[in-house]
Amino acid sequence: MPDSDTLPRTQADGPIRRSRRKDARPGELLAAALDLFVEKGYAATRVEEVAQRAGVSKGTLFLYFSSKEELFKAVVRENLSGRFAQWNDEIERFEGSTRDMLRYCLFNWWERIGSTKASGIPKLMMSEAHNFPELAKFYQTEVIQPGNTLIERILQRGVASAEFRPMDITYGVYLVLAPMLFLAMWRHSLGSCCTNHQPLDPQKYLNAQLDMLMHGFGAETPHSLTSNQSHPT
Amino acid sequence: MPDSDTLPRTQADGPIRRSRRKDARPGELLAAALDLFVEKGYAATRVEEVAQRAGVSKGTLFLYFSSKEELFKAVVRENLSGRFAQWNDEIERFEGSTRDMLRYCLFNWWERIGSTKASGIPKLMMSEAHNFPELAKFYQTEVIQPGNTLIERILQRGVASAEFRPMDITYGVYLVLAPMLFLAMWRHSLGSCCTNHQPLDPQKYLNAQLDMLMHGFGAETPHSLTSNQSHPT
DNA sequence: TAGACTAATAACCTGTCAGTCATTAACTTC
DNA sequence: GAAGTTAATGACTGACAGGTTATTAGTCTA
Repeated sequence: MPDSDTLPRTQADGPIRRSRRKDARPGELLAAALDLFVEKGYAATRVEEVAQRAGVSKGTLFLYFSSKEELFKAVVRENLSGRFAQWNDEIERFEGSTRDMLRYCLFNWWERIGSTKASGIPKLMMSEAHNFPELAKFYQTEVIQPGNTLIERILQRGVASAEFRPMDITYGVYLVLAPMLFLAMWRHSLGSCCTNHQPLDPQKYLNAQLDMLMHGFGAETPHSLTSNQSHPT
Repeated sequence: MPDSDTLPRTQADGPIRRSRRKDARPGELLAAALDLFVEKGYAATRVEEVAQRAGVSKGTLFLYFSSKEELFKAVVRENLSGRFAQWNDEIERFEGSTRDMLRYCLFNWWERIGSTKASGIPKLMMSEAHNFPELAKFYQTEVIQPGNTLIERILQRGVASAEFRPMDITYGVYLVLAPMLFLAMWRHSLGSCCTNHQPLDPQKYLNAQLDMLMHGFGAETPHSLTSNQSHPT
């Protein structure tokens, strides 16, 4: 890769200088696209705005991505589906109680996804799946299924080691998933625009939810729903 | 009020018969709008389509609602905010344990909102709040705040009667809210389009979540996360 | 420095949609 | 049944957005 990250043009240098940086473009376009898709949703994002933010013209964007849809898929691959290999690995190698594994998983998700722009993608998909069935199908197979499998594996491990009482794994997955997705959604929608209520501390929220899960799954733990200490990630 | 609910026109009777039914229109338009907003979201719904489904022309719609935004607000008032008076009343009058109250509340929500088209509105607001701050503010004060207050009251009752252990009520509310909103969102998005996974039985889901809450809040109950019996509403 | 190659552009095309308004026609009243 | 009232219409406007293409201009080689 050549050192093509020179100045991204748009300087005040009289005549419009257009630069040729073939291999820096895709990354810059993906970054701009992630920003805007997360900020405004898929349908409401204009490709021209993405191009502008990446410092190129609309035509250039279509030089690298054949359509808005392909651009979006690339964003999903870069930020979500491409990472499952590593996550599965980490779970595989994890040593310790399943209780700790679940805690680790939740707070890790928060650090790497939940608290970042990437958490806007699940929100966006939940929002617009119905209007873009093609994207929904893509997301289903590239993100949802691997994600579910990962959670299933954790729960099964817990049941196998008798840390968790027997359960219907299918609905167990939802018990874990719902609080996470809710947090992601909330941060990117109502939680962020009308701030007349206190802003929902993610650490406290996750601790409360985790405490709930530990109780519900049957792992005995001194309950701490009352306490306000935030959990050290 | 004249008996204006005659035939809703668009019959195969040669010349276009246009009927004058001033006081039936608003209701029909609101019903059509609910359908379409829920189905496609706010931004993606075209007012002309709403008018068409209600059997009138676009111009007529603007005769009754000054803008798309006002139309939407009217839909929210009719289907959500207008009902809190009754709900608060029911909670007020409720006799029995808070545990039962919470169960009653969840399953009742499912029957009257969750399982109906109305559950598409929260989904829609979560999705588009960011792009329509005016609507977000409206929804916040008309729906979210009353809803939160209602849940708070239940939890406070439980803590007061020592059925529930002491807790941070603010985050307790989210513990109840998250599973409900997740279910609503799921039904109207990914759960409904790509059905390559089994379709999530709402009864089972709610039972699992409720069981979880009972454990977490400290109300002792024989756990039933394993069982598959559906709860009699 | 001349010519070739191609990254980048901007004008253009096509389609869409919220909101308006002059016209039409259904009902009411006298 | 004629005149007046108003509910209803649909053609029109202006703005916008996804995608295309002829043209422009950086960069590399000889």
